[in-house]
This record gives sequence, structure tokens and C-alpha cells, in this order.
Amino acid sequence: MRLVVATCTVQYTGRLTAHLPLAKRVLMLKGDGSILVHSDGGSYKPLNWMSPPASLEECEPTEEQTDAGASRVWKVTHKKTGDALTVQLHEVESDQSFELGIDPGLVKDGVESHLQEMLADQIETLGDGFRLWRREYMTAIGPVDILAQDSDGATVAVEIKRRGGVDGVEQLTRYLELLNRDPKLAPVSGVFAAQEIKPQARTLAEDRGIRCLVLDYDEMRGVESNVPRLF
Amino acid sequence: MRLVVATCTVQYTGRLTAHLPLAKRVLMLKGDGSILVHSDGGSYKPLNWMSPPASLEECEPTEEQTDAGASRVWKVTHKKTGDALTVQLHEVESDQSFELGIDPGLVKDGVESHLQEMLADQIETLGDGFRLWRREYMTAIGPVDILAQDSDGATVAVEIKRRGGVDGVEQLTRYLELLNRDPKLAPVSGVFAAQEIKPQARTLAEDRGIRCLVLDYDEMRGVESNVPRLF
DNA sequence: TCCTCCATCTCGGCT
DNA sequence: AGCCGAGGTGGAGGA
Repeated sequence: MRLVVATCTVQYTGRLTAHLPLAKRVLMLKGDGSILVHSDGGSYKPLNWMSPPASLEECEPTEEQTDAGASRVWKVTHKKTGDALTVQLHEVESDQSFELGIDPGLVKDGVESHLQEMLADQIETLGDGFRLWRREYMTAIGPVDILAQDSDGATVAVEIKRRGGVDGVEQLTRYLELLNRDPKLAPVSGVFAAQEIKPQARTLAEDRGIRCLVLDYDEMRGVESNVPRLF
Repeated sequence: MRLVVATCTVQYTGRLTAHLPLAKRVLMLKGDGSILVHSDGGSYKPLNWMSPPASLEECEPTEEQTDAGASRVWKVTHKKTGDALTVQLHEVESDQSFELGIDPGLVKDGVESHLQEMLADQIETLGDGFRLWRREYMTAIGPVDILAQDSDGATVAVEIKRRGGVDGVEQLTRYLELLNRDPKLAPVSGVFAAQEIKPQARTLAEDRGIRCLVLDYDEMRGVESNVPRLF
């Protein structure tokens, strides 16, 4: 890991062409040849970058580049796509290298699969007398998140999303259409379950006779584990 | 802009909970209170981060944290959502600050809007005698990229994508369905134009009577501007 | 390997 | 401010 702070211009050519005018920026060069160009703002996305696997070549500046004020020129190229990033360094304020080693990586919790697990475990959230039938029930057009039976034994298909948009309703609609062709399952009703359901999605769902269910992640987690959280 | 290299652990709670075990990493603290945690690998996405607007509070480590080896503790909190990132710093190898100033920002070229502009200007790319009718023609379900007339005066709807997938074909199909309900426009035929059209998308489009057109970006740009490129 | 879907998406445009 | 679509999307999981 090499960190350089310098005034520079950057030129990218690949899927698109883009350039950065002269300004002072932070250049992060990683061990896999990738490079990030960051300014003091924005979010985690760099102003410009090159993804790994890439290789950096330190070039002699051409006369033209020297006249423009460049003291060093880096050419970073992607090994497969041929995308190229050219950095013209003018004044270098800092240039340091560090040994970081391999990172153990991020440990996550709380994504859609976890919501699905918890809803499967707490299937009565859907209503009294509900029983879990299947998870990830495979159909020709994809897996239905949850199939359950209500207190009358009727089949219920559940689509789970973190944020429920119209696309999720469309997805569930396609599943319901297919499942209702199966005489062993029909009639199948639908439940659209999400941490947050957008108004348009709710309208569309209810218009199609699909029930909407807002999931409270924290509450479900509370029910789920009496074991205290590890951190 | 403050750059810190240190062994640390990181804990995030917000939309999800996640943590990073102890390892040496680069911490980038920006002027807007945001922070990025990078390792020597991966792509431009940090292992963990906090988006602006955020504020950093340097805390005294609790006895427990001191026992675990933490010398300093940062609490970075998002001002609106309440998301929190806690960094426990153990050994600090480097800690430097730099004044970067406001960045002039990235100048882009070659995106979909540019393709659309160029195709509108070079509408005969679609065929001899074609004339431009409308750009961004608004309908109830969204804007149609281009409406043109062919040499016979029939209406042609064009959907432009950089990379043409099935979703783009679906989109165009919806537009065509709607436009063909308008007796003033019908019959409307479709053209799916993209720099690259995926086989599945091509099959679907042609199956629906939609013509596929691969756009050569460099060639179009060559036609577009006799002015030589600036870089 | 390719393809598909998710994301603490980010980012821009528009209403 | 919210909504929607594109991205040099990146990243993960399944066929």
C-alpha cells in the first residue's frame, strides 16, 4: 500500500473517457496494481480509479507533459480490458509505503437472507396458525422465498425484500401466476414482506390482492435470539 | 484530509451490523466527517465506511477496550440516520493531515445521454430517409429515448442503451405497446440500439419484431466532431 | 466460467 | 425532498 499526496491530472479511457483537471489529491496504490484517486469529499467512491488486476508503469514524461508541469507520469492499465488510467504528477507533497498484510475481511449481518431465515422461524408473524411449508421453493422462473400454509391449509407465497419496490411486486405476481396453474397448490395467495414498502408498490400489490407486511428487523432479531449480541 | 495507518477493529451498526477483526489498515478521514477503511486489496469499495454528513468523536477507551489493546477509540456517527461506526485503534503507524481544497471534479464523456445526442444528430444511422421526430418523448410510463419517422413516414421508437440486455428490450416493448394504442402514431415499430447487444436480448427483441442496431461509439464520435479530441 | 440479483450501493436527473 | 434509472457499477451466490 502506497499513499501519495500530490497535485495531479488524471485521464481515463475505457468504457468511457473522463479526465480530472489539475488539483491536489490523494492517490492510493494497492498491492494488486489498482489505484484510487480521492479528493477531500464525496463518499466512498473515488473520483477516478483502476480496478485490479492492473499494473502500474512509471514513465518518463514527454516534453509536452514536462512543459505542462508534470514531474512524473504513471500509466495504470487493466490487464484484461485494456482500460488505461494516466496520472500526471506535478508537485508531490507526500509519498509513503506501508505493509498491511492480508485483511481478514468484513463480517456481515442483517441482509435479505437473514430476514428470510428469521421470517421462516417466526412464520406466525404472517398470522395465527400459519405453518412453514418450504423455503426457496424452486419454480421454472426462479425460487419463491417462502411457501406457507394459512390456518385453513391454503397455500401462501411470500416474497421478501429489504426495501419493497414495484419490481418485487411484479416478481411475486409472476410466481403467483405460475403457482396457481398447479392444481395441487391453487389457490395460492401472496404476501409481500419487506422492512420498508414503497407507496407505489403497496398500491400495486393491494390492487392485485397481495397482502403487504412490514417487517421490523430489530423486533424480529429480538425474538430470534435470547443470546445477547456478540458486539 | 487525514490519513492514518494503524492496526484497528471496526464496528458498524446501521442498515446492517458488521465488524472488522483486528488488522492493519488505512483510515481516510475526509473534511466532511466521512471515513473510509481500506485494506491493501479489493476494489474501490472500502471494507467499511461512513458516508457524509458525519461527525467524528475521539473517545477515551473504556477499561474493557484498553484491556483489549485499544489506545484510542473513534465514534463516527451519521448526522441524520444515526448510523454509527466505531474504530478501536491499537498501534498507530502513521497519522498525517493534508489540505486538499475543493476538487474541480470529474469530466465525463461517452455515456448513454451522449449516445442519444449523437444518434439524434445522425438519425440516418437508422436507415436512409429517417427523420428525427422527438427526443425524450414523454409517455405515462416514462420517456421514449427517440421517436423517428422512416422513409415511409411510419413511426419508429428507439431505445438506447450502452449495454443492451433483456431489461432494455422489455422497456422498449412496454413503450411500443403503449404507443401503438395511439391511433395518431400506430403502427409504431421498434429499434433497440446499443453499443453492445447481448445474445439473449437480441433473440428476445427479434422474436418481438424489434430491430437491433449495434452502435459504434468511436465511429459516431468521429462523424460527430471534426474538432480533434482535447486529450 | 457466466449469469443473475443485491447493495450501508453511489450518483445524477427530474418532479 | 423523494423517486427513478444508470453505473467504468462491485460483490456474492448459483447454474
